[in-house]
Amino acid sequence: MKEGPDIARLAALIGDPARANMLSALMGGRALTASELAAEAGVTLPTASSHLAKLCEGGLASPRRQGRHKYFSLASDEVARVLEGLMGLAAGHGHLRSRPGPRDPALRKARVCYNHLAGDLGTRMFDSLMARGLIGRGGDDLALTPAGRAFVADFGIDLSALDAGKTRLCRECLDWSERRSHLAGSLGRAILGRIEDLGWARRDRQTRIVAFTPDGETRFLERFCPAPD
Amino acid sequence: MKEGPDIARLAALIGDPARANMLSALMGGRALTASELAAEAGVTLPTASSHLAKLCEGGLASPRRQGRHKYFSLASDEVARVLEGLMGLAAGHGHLRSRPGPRDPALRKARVCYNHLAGDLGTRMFDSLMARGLIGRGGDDLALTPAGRAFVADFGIDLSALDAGKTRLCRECLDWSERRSHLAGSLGRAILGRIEDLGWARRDRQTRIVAFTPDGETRFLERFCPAPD
DNA sequence: TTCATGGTTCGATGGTAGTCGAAGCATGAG
DNA sequence: CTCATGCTTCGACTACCATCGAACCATGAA
Repeated sequence: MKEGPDIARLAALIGDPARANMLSALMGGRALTASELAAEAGVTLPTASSHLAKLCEGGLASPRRQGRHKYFSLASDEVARVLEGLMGLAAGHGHLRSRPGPRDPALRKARVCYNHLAGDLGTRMFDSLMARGLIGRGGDDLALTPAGRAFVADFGIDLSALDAGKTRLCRECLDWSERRSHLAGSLGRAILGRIEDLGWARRDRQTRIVAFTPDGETRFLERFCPAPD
Repeated sequence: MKEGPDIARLAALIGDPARANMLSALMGGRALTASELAAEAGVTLPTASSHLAKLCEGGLASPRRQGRHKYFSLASDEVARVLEGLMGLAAGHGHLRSRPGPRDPALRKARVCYNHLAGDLGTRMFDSLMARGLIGRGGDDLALTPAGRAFVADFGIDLSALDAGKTRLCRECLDWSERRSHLAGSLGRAILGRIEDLGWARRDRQTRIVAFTPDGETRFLERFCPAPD
């Protein structure tokens, strides 16, 4: 009865509609101000402020002052992963908040999951990296193989900077639309960043959609999901 | 603002202390009656009944009548996985419900995660199966290799019966204490069942602890986690 | 049939927490 | 300095929902 961690606190924190909306918005990956989050949640500033304090207190979000603005973002990749899991369950049981509109296919194709690529393209990339032996399951967790390190460096990512960070290099995250894993961790973040820098795609400001240019998508597929034959 | 699935409903469902206690109890894997769950949650029968109706309605639990008893269990492996994820977050943020008591080490060593083995032994088994190439990541998901099929059959598990089922054979589930994957899916279930049948271990009735006999643990390690050298 | 047990439904109660307006602080701009 | 903006705090209101006792229903036993 009272063994294990306290789920109820956490779930209740996520369980309020206003807070859930804020967290969903933060799944977009960019830090948002209190006012923006208030609008996002459909609530006035005072209530939003109260909610945000609770989210930070509860370890789900973290604040950052900048000038006279206060920016909020998700506290960690793990938070994003749990939220993605919840979305999967909710979607599976047919509890979509909005009818699947025109944005839905785009969301399923490629979207940002906190700070890394998710959706069809994200899972395909993960599978291909696995199949080609560029990442693999080491003793304890997901790891970049030597071949993988070369591949990533060749893509223009500075691995030494990533290695220094304290977040894990490779993590897997369960995709709510595909029901399969995609790549998270600092490497996942870096890859998405590089994709944007190269102009292959850009994040939509309002939604979680990652919009690839036709050319960008071709190049992405060539590099990350080549035909296995 | 209103894209994606409705997290709030689900999280609120889990967020009530009484319901969370019930779900935690059901993580033990065995089906429990309404009365038992009421006791588990520290609440009277009428309230428990109301909660259970909501859990079923929300797709988290599923009922089964048997005689004049009504048994409840978790609705799916996915539910268990999400709960495990929540526990990980809660534990990570230091929100343990009870101070880590004497049962805690035992829980971390080996426990049941809905219907399969979790904890230190569970993750070690998973890693070893991976390292030996008995399971591997196919195109889409985790799969049993030919060598793996032979290995599992040799352990005394009837694969044809499992293949017929509609739940996936291999799934991975993130372990809240180890922060790594362990094996879920119908195979994970079958392996734990076989371990009990062989008398290597038995589940504690009250907690989620899986208690191995000294001899059983030795045999388990020999078969599932042999030294890599 | 009658009794007992397990579960549900109902109505009333109470506490908790989300909500907002208004006032209070900061910080930055002019 | 003075004003404006962004956020927080306060107090009061409200609504929801968890909770329980009591009555009710169904199943199984005697």
